Amino acid sequence: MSLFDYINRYVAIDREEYELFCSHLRLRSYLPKERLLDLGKICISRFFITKGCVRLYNYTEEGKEQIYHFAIENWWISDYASLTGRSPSKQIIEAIEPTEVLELTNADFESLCRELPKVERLFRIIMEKTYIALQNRLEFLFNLTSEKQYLNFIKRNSSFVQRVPQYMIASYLGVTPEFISKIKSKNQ
Amino acid sequence: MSLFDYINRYVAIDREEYELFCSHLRLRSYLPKERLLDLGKICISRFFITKGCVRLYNYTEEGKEQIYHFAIENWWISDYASLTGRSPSKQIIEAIEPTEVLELTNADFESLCRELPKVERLFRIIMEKTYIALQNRLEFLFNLTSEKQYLNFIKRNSSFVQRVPQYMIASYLGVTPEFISKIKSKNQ
DNA sequence: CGTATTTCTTAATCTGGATTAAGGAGATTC
DNA sequence: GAATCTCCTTAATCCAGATTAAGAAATACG
Repeated sequence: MSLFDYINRYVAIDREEYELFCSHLRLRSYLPKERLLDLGKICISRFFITKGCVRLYNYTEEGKEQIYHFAIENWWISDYASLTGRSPSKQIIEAIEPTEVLELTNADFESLCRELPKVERLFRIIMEKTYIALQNRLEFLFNLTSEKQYLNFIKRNSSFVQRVPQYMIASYLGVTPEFISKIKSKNQ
Repeated sequence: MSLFDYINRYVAIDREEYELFCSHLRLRSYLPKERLLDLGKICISRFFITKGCVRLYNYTEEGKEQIYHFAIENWWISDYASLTGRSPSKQIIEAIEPTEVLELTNADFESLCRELPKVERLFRIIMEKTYIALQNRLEFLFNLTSEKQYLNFIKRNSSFVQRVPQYMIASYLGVTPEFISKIKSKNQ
């Protein structure tokens, strides 16, 4: 699916408006472990993944990585706290695979909203979708045991699970890699 | 703070635009335990709390209440999954105190967006704020022990904590009331 | 009032998942 | 093809917080 199709799922835009939209985007490429956003930097952009996979994470007090989100093709990712508060990011956004993104800086976002008001609507809808995904995550956290969360996660994301190391899935689910091993051997 | 002031924190509106905004709202009152949204009903509104306090919760498989959100004065609350998906709600929104809200139905929201395009911007910003609050919640869940989460919660919400029973705080934090008692006696 | 309902506390016991420690196995690199 | 990473597994032990079971306090209410 192209970005054009993606946008049209939420608001109707024609080719001309799409050209305008794209004129504010900048294509960027990252190798695995390269960072779209570094710890302590102010996040000034929203990133749309066109190819590859990234993770958003930080380090706990004990120095362990804690992954909050993955993003793959056709997802937006940003540190919204840093972006909207113009504050130093407490998170890192980092490529897992060779990744291509379309970067929309906040300055471009604001002028785009002025030139094409339906962009405001587009991002209102995207934020709602993003919020709902996070709310669902919270429901799993509170309602399911870690084992059920894991089994559910691999069932619903079987193709994605192939793409990232198991210890990252463990971090995302808030469990240890050892515990994932335990579950796997238990379920034959 | 009035709704007029609340809106002006995010987008500049004049008195005339505010009148238009308000013409789409409907004032509603609820007694404690009355429901703004019932389980299985399709959520068609966003609610702005002007007075009182509500909770959004569901029942776990074991039949226990799991609270996901509280909302007090000057917060919006809705079941966004049900609202945007026009699907039966898996949640309940219920008054804890005698509560007054301004109800904005989805139909009114849509016409309001057409009449006053900056409403789209307003809700885009509100959704970002709402998302950031939830992301912060997730960070606490993954980074802090239950004890630290509780101590942090009562420190940052000391006035709110007076307003709701302790077992609801326990549910919101995902712990048992017994465990809260334990923490309280431990911290003299 | 007194009775009932709701909320909170204490304490013993139990358990899901962490921690620790060791080793194995597949890639990469030289 | 040996050395070095990176990732995964197994198993013993441990612990934060749940569960269970009683009561004790508040609060509401006829």
